[in-house]
Amino acid sequence: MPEGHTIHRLADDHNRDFSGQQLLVCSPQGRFEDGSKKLNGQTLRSVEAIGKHLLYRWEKHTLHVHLGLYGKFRRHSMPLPEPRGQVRLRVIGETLAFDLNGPTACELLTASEIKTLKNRLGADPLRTDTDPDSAWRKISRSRSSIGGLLMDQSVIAGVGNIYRSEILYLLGIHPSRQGNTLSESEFMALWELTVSLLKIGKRYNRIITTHPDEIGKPRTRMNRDERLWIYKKPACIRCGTPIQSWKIAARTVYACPTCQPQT
DNA sequence: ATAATATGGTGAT
DNA sequence: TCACCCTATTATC
Repeated sequence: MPEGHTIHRLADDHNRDFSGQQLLVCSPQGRFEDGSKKLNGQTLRSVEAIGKHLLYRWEKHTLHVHLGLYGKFRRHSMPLPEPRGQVRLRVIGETLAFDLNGPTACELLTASEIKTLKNRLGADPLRTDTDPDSAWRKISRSRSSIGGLLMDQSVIAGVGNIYRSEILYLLGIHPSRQGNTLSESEFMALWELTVSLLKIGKRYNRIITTHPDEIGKPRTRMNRDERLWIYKKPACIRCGTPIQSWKIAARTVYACPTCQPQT
């Protein structure tokens, strides 16, 4: 279950383990039968992450994968296990393989479809070719809530429901504040924090927003509860105020009414 | 055994 | 704003 950090980590891992190799591709579940036949035996050139989307560049085709809420990759070494559950896609390399279960999207895209996809995605905090100013322009002109804007992939691509609540809590910004009430310095702080938190998430392959001094230690024993400030918490860690939760953009958002004043 | 839940997104209304 | 899609895991009975 992925936000942008997971996707970028997967792109790096799959690049390292599979790019440059001629790969066997199949669809044990059968729902990607046609596509997998076109990819089978082809060489994977590279893997690219944009927001929560993965693009696998093969010799003649580009595979688009979006995990959605349920999609999962499983990594295997030889000998390969039997497919577990509904395996949409199995890719087999020289020494490693992966299975893909339950993705929202697993499809071959044309060049123009790729362009359309990229055009509808906003600034990606984990890419170097990104333009935070485009996000600032959209946010500063919007009367939508910042909690909604952070989930809008055409504004910032890669932030999901956990990071949304964590970022706004750390900045002391109430999720219901309208985008156009943010100052430019508030936005800059938001962007910088988002970049740094997603980088940490990518490096450790998990969302960590607390204990920044513990993060550098390789074998930190933080459990999930200790890695987050506010997501699904009953009370504010800093002030003890009961955490409020409600829906914005069809997802539950969490905020401390004391640390994140409405105005 | 069955229900509820989940870090996401689309398309209709 | 809502219904719906996709699947696995966890919670509840």
